[in-house]
Amino acid sequence: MITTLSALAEPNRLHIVELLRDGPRSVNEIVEQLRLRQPLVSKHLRVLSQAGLVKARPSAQQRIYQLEERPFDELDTWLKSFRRVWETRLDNLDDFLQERKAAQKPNKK
Amino acid sequence: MITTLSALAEPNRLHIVELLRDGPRSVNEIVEQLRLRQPLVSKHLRVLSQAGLVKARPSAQQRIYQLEERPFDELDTWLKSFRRVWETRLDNLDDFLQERKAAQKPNKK
DNA sequence: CAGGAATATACCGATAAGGTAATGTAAAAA
DNA sequence: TTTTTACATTACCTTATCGGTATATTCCTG
Repeated sequence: MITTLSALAEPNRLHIVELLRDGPRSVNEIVEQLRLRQPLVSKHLRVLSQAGLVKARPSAQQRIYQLEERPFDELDTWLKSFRRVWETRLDNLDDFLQERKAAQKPNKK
Repeated sequence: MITTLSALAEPNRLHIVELLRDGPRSVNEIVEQLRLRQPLVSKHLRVLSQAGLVKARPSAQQRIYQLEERPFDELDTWLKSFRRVWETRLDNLDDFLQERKAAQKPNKK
């Protein structure tokens, strides 16, 4: 999860991922569309690759990168684990429904 | 989005968030459960706070932190934008269904 | 095989981020 | 009012990471 998150938590990498959302792209296409230097793109692609977010398919001397579903599914699953938090919450109500052990002394102020 | 992602992309902060998933906690409770030094926890909480992921409610001299729903919803929405990628994908099939302009020369291998 | 195109890797400098210790601050308790 | 509790902030050090330039590698093409 950390691997996935930190791979995405970088502006250029996030842009790459969002670009690949529209379909596979060669390194050069990414370079051109994002206006970045090629070595930088390759570097970011390596991080994304190692995080399992993208996969490269060689085609002649170019490499076509595309997204991998797995990590996105995992992120989605992780996110879902928070659903119950909001559902359980009585929101504004619990502002005074604080049954928390808080000050661990019955002083309610 | 970047703000949310980079706030989460740090082990200790992710742990804090996951701890808060089980309910609001005071700084001290977080310190004890995660076995971290207090200033460090405060620092991370500040990052999470500024990212809008958590909110503190003062209660006497302690501060009870709890999760905020917004950024999680946004992340969820962002994730959903990738659904069509997997759905559209003919997976293994498109391994040869590559109508990509690839080498932009009709040479196929 | 020489040349060029597409991509990857190595190395470097600068900046940012995490961790720690020390100190500041506000509110309760004595 | 002094002390203590709970937390925040600051200063400092260390390490990681990003971006850049130069170079290597791979594969096609003539």
